[in-house]
Amino acid sequence: MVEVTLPDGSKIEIKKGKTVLDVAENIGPGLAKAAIAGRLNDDFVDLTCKIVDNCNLEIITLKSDDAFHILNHSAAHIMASAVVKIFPNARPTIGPAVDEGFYYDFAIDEPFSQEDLENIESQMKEFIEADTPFVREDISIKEAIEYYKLTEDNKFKVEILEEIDDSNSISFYSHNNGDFKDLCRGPHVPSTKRVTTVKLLSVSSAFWRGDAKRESLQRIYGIAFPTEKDLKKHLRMLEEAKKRDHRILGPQLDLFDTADEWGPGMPLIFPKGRVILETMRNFWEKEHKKAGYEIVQTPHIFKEIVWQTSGHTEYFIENMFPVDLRGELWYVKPMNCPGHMMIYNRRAYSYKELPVRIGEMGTVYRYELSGVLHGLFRIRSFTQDDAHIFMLPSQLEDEIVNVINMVNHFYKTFGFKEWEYFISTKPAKAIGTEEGWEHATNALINAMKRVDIPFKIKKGDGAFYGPKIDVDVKDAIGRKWQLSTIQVDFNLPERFDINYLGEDSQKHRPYVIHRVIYGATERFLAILVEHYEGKMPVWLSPIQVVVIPITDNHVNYAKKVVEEFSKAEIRAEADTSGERMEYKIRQATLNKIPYILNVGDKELESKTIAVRSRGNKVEFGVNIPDFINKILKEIENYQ
RNA sequence: GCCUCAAUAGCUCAGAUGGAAGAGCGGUUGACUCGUAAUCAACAGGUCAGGGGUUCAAUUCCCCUUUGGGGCUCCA
Repeated sequence: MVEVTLPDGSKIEIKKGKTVLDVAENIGPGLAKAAIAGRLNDDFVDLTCKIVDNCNLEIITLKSDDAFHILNHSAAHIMASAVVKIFPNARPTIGPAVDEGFYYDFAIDEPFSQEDLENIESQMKEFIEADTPFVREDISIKEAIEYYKLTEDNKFKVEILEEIDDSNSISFYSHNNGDFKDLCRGPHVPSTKRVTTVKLLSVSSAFWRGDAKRESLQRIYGIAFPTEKDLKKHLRMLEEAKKRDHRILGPQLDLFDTADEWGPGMPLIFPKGRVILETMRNFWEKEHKKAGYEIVQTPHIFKEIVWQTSGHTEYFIENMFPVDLRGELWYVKPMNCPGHMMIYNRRAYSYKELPVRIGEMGTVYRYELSGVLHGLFRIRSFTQDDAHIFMLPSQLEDEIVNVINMVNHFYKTFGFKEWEYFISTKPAKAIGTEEGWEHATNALINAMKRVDIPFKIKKGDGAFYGPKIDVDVKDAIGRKWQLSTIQVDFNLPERFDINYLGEDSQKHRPYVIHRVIYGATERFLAILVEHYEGKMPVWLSPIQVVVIPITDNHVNYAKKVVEEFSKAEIRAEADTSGERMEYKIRQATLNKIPYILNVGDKELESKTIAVRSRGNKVEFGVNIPDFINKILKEIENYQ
């Protein structure tokens, strides 16, 4: 007999050699029916997996968080079987489950068309309906290689197999009663019908092993869900994302437009977009001055020598814009750090003066590969809300705590509800001492603990020059954006010979962190547009109030009303064009202006306004000073 | 950069087996002066991305360039 510990801590005894499914049945027939896999200690296993030792076991049903991954992996296999059936010359390569579903890469001469996708999808549905079991089979690597060489003529699988050296045997999974089998670690759902619903989403190409020098493959993306309802929800989310696309909304709301013939990756920000950026900037400066930062400004280009000192010519040159100044080489800045280092170095600092915090909204230029450019999300000219903090090693933890508090304050103010912290530790290739890394990494961890915020560790994911904290922010429809990063830097202080004078009147090296909160302000703006679907809160709205006269007789009164609002520094405009009133209301609504005010005879007489707020609620006879105060209060509260 | 799909009016798009370029919205002008999400009419707008080729004839077919969309190892 062996002892099985369940997630709730309870233990049951079963006969050695019984399967995961047996345990589920033991607990209850309902659970056995719902089960699709198990987690044995830390590993995911099939229901047919035999239990031979005392262990922890969790039964995974379609409702479990981990089910999505397993389900999608099985769906990838079913897709591969459908593709091979329809295109016998297609060679499956790899097909993992990913966060957004699954994909499978095929080597095939002709690319898949939209019509092919539909055919593949209906073939998959047939296979799912047939409800054949997934069967696991362990064979030796040698045998597997023979199989792929002789039976399937698939050099890709052979290549994968030849790289596996940690075990002698390997597992295959087959379904369709053995018609299709594929090299796979598993686990899989017990039978095809458990993959309730699938949808193929797109087809694209990808390189074998992501290497541009290797074969080009055709990749099909799809997604599987436990229920029809979940799929519908997901498709709605995709629709929703499309509606919020800042590349559409930006030009539509006259905020900005992305690159075209004037230079890919070089966005033009229009007056209204600029108002939002300015509001972001004002908030930023106010908060940073409060937090003891000194605001600076550094040039857009420096001579080559600066970038040699910083190491950029060595490590970053591919991404930099060179400037040939009649034979002398300059570079446009891809980062603000060197300028800030030089500003620190303008004089000697005493240990008593640290920390020194230097901040700048600095516009940088990076030559990104043309293929990665994407709206305002990935551009070649963008503004970082950059800051560098120079401090004693003992101050690191406090400073990190300060930055984290500021990050939280910012995201809350801009209307986000959830964000997550990640700490990245020392990578394989790194500079700096072991003690330095340990001290800095611990400071990051302790800081997170002090603010009492949960965080995850990304092992070995730090930059070569120091550990870091990243923050992922979730938007209104659940998409995640990496915004803030807080990085310790052991590199630049060395390169720029950054010092402070210690109590012993000797020179010492300070710790330096760089950090951004918005990240790139243009990207943050685009995220705000998608987050709010263009409906900016009042304090961020480029136009906060539009006044619409009922007839031409009310134009003067409309102008006077606008004046009242302008005096209170509320962004107001009157629409005095010759259009009909209804038309103007429609335009203002489509422009997502928070408050639309109508003025006619009634209002003129009583010195009031009719207020239409978002959601088409109209209130008549509103007193103007009262309404101004209401808006001012909203702006003050960042609403 | 590489793979793939695409490029027609300011915007969204239609179009013809290769034979005189279309709609809606937007713009301008005129009329309407209106009470809460589109008043009516007229007019202007295009080297069909650019270059080359095939053809009696190319926006349409082929090649190149430019630009844009999607994608480019979250491990069998």
